[in-house]
Amino acid sequence: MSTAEKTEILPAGIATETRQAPKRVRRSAEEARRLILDAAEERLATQGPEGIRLQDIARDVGISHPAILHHFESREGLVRALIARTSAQFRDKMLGALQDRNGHQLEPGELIESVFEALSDRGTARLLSWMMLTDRMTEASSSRALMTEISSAIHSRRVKEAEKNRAPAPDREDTLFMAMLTANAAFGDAIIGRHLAEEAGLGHDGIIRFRRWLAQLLSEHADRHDRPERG
Amino acid sequence: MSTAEKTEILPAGIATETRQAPKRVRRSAEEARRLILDAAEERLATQGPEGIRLQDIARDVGISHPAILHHFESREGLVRALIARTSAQFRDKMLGALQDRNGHQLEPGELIESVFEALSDRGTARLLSWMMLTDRMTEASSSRALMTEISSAIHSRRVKEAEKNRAPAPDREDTLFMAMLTANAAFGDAIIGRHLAEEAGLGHDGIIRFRRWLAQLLSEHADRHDRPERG
DNA sequence: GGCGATACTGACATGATTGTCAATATTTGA
DNA sequence: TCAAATATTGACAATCATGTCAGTATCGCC
Repeated sequence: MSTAEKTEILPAGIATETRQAPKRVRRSAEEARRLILDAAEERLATQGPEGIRLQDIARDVGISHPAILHHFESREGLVRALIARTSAQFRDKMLGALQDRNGHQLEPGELIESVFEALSDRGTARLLSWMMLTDRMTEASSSRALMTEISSAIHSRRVKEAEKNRAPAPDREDTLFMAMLTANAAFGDAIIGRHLAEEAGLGHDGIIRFRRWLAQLLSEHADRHDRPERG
Repeated sequence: MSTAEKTEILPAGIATETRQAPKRVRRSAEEARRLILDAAEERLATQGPEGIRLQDIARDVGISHPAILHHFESREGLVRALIARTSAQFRDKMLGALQDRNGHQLEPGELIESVFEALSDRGTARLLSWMMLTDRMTEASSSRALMTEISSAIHSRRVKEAEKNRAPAPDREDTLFMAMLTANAAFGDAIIGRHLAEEAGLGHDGIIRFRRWLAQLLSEHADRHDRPERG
């Protein structure tokens, strides 16, 4: 498998004695870093934390492992960079979901969907879990106050909705709890959700139904407070 | 600390010829296994997956690392045994929660509380997460169908309640989703809950309030279906 | 074309960790 | 009291992963 690459490279220099074999690829530092992080992320997603080995990742990218050290100083540096990148991506996705393109806001259902989506997508949840398991979360300040931020945004919508319906202003903590529940559930879903669903005989569409069900549960909960029976 | 023992052992054979030093402790195989698993669990809980190193665990227990190999064959064997034990404990706790002592059933709120409790307790959630992250879950068949089992138990209660109130029988999937939501949320809570709560400025009692809030959300949801408004 | 900067490599050093083995101590039972 | 079984150990072997280094190839720039 991996030797196949070598046997492809070698014949290039054989033909005569024209050894233009050392066709070494040289990328920009930025692109090299990107490729390495991609490979590391993939390994992490498919094989778990133990899958992040310099030699393996180097092989995936098609470089030697010291090249990785060159770009990231150490394995720990690579891990930190991976965490930083993934956290930032996640943060962007979440904040982007609050104000979707055209600036118009997403429906609650879509919002919940995008939280689940962002976490189940690729190895995001796996990476974040691993961060927690190895106590690396403190470093990743990029996600700091993300929860508060989102919760506030949702809350202001609820307040507006309640005003419109002449309902008493919703409790701030109630909104926070809704957000926490969504986050916790999406997180748990990303890690054990598929397993639980499988065990319960639920297929892929069952999982989708579950998300919709949750979205509705929360929507109704909010409506009950912010749109008390009228008309 | 640990070197102190060595300095006591070494001179023993030298001093004169009274070498009663080799006071080797010999446990029953069962107890030795238990102690080793305890230490491994502790390491996993505090330091994450990478904390499970034979040498360290051996030091914790006060034995040499080959003793661990003797009892578990290999490191992988130790990991498997740890997973098996923790899964079994978890399963017992869950099934026990359904039918508490005296055989009388727990309230929904207590039930949810015990799910969260079982997962946040010690390193259970950490271990289960790690199982998922490293794809070791398939082996642990001890938790197979646990979800289905619990969901069924809850569902039969709901059916009874609905009959009593002449309400239409609840949807089986609705109950399953309630159980899944609880499981996912408890799982997520165990891993990122504390972090999220902290970030949002919530203290320990805030976390407790969150659990109560969730219990109520689900209770009300069930009631709305199984106890439709009646005099 | 030449030159400096730097992405990249192969070979090696280092350290850590799992696993093996022969020997030893302790328990159990006859 | 002796012997078999086995829990335990120290020393060693083997593997493997990270990290170092000196040198090489390639790019951008003058």
